[in-house]
Amino acid sequence: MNERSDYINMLESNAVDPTPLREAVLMSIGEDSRPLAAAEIMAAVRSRMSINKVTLYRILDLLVGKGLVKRLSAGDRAYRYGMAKTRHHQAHPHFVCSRCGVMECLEPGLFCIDIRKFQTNSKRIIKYVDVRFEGICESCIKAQK
Amino acid sequence: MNERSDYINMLESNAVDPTPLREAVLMSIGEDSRPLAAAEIMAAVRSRMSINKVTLYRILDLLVGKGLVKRLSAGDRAYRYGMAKTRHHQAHPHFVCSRCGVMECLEPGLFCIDIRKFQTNSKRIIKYVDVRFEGICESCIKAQK
DNA sequence: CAATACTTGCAACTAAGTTGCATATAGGGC
DNA sequence: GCCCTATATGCAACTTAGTTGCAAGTATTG
Ligand SMILES: [Zn+2]
Ligand SMILES: [Zn+2]
Ligand SMILES: [Zn+2]
Ligand SMILES: [Zn+2]
Repeated sequence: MNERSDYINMLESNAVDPTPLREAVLMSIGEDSRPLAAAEIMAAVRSRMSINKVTLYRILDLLVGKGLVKRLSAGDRAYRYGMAKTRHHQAHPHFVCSRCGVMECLEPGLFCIDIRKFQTNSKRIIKYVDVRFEGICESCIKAQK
Repeated sequence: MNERSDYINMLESNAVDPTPLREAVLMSIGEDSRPLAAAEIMAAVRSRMSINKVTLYRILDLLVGKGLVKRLSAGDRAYRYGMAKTRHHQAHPHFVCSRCGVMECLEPGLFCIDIRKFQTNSKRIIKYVDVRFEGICESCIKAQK
């Protein structure tokens, strides 16, 4: 998908010192089509170099804080991390498999939120909306046959 | 909202032996307008009687399994529990305050999901859709003024 | 009443993430 | 280069939310 230098560039243009571990973490997230759990990112990084789990969590916090990465809720107790700035820059809903826990990105424009209706009769401040489809993923359907 | 006997009835009509603890747990969930975290339910029950946390989690599992209670994801690492069978029986989106973590129920019909569009170009099986609004709740807005 | 099933409690465990503090590494000033 | 400081990483211990195993209490039934 991207070159190593692209990730270094993303880090630098967000005022993040591009250390090898940060680069590896961002690349692991960026090279996967799905948002990944911390444990999956750890495994991906560890296939190439050594990293401590605290360092990983701190890098994830940093990347989320800088807006490079999005922290997503999968409905279970582990967060998923995905690239924040996609080609189209559009928010999109996600799918989570309730059997294997994998999260997948869905096309944007799958749903419409009548945010005006909501805003008029509410004293809350809405920052964003999270739409999550839950069910069985393709590979789990195949596996059970 | 409801009488004690109503909760006993709900338990019995779902083939659940209405022990005092189960009744207290279901009542704590039913008497609050918001879905509650396990710790909040524990506090509510403990204001009237003694309960062990394992027992609470097992009762919650039981009630969720019987379809009396819904386990909801708040985007953080703790589940929320709300009554499954409301007066109108309709699915509805939820709001979660990113400052204090409170979850609130919103009116149904606030959004529309084009589920057909989704189903046609997907080999996944969709069980349900979860819509979560995130932002700042009314009492947190007041508190900061 | 004995045998059995169901319910609850206690301790220990787990998964995912966090905190405190020590060490390592990278730049600057001289 | 050497010293000083800042940033980055690692390790151990801790936390939160929930789970498991097993023992003890309670109810039910023949
Ligand atoms: Zn799956
Ligand atoms: Zn996505
Ligand atoms: Zn709030
Ligand atoms: Zn609700």
